Amino acid sequence: MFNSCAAVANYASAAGIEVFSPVSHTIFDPADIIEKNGGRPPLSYQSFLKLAGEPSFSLSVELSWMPPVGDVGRCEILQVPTLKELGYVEKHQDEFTPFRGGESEALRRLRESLSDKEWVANFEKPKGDPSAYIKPATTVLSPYLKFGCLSSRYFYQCLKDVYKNVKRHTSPPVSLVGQLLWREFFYTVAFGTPNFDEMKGNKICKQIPWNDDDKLLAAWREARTGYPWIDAIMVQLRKWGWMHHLARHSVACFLTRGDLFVHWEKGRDIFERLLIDSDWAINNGNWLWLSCSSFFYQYNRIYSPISFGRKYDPNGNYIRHFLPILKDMPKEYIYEPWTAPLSVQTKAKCIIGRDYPKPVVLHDTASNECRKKMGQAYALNQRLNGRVSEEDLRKLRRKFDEDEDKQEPKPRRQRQKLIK
DNA sequence: TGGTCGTTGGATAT
DNA sequence: ATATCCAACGACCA
Repeated sequence: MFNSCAAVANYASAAGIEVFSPVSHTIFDPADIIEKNGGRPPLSYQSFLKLAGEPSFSLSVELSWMPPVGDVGRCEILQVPTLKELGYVEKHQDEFTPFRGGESEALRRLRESLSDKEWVANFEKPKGDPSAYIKPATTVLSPYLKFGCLSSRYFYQCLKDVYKNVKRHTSPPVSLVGQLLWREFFYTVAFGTPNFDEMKGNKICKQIPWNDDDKLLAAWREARTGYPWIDAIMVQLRKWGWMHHLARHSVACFLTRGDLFVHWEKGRDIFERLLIDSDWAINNGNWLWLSCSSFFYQYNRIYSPISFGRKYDPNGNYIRHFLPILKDMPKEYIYEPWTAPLSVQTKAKCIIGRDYPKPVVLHDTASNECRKKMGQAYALNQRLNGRVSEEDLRKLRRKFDEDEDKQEPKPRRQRQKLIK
């Protein structure tokens, strides 16, 4: 599983595709770390770091293991399949991903990022700006790592070389090296966890009665939740196949435990399909994380679909770019345009409910409902020691529905409160 | 078993 | 910009 890169590289070079001579796909050996931990993967980054220790690879030795370029062994060389053959229908699109593929581009990007030694030394992931799109706040090397255009070990060694030449630098988990180690962490847990990509039968995953609302899911997928911050991110996903990590957090939280209470597997599938850097272990790991199903459990901490983006981009430039229908909405209203007086909507040539949707849910009430549901689901998991049956989940889901009916005896017209 | 801590919340105070 | 509260989880470790 983790040592097939040489074969891939040779297949690719024979087919005329640029692939950086990869060594191993990971810096550490997941099986080795799991063995050190008594046969179970570590469930926290901290304990992963302790088990992993210092890596002991040598690039020069490993490169010599590579079979000569062009030697594909017994592999048959086939034509590169077309997009159509892969099941992607060609669609009209007015904007495409600005990120080009290939090894040369990967190395150019790597050198460009590493040339700013201060930036590398001071990198702190949580401090990045998710609304930065002209110059993203991160390296955007993940697609190249995913496709094997960039070796994680080479990247790691380059970062260590930069650290050697600066007075001080940040450390894991927030540093750039820390980001590579998060990748290792998720590979390790994913490797050692049966049914890692599912809720059912996954021992490290909280069993939660997510709802099955295809309408809410479709609104999220098609960027019409009525929350411009959320919808702009979903448009960026569709057009670019890439968004900043914190933007991914915003929409993943919104879909699952924050607002819509839709199953994380549904969101995972859409990310898997649309991200240019989608990676099985990392994508599933982060959906488990954001939905508070594993690794992270503080379900009270919910991203606001209104104030989180505004904190970084008060003028709403990011929204204006990816949702041009809102480009003339005054900044006072751009994060919650349904609160704009009709005169303002008219002037901005964007009537809410006609040109741009009304919010699919009210964040204040929806997020409080989600908190309550998560509390009850957690209590169930604790009471049954994680052995929650499908019947148990059905029962709790019914209770959720009854609670909703009690609170809202007859569906009355939603009233959006006016702020400011 | 009890204490500490956790890459990335929000609102409000200073 | 930083501090405190909110309400509160589980992984890990002594």
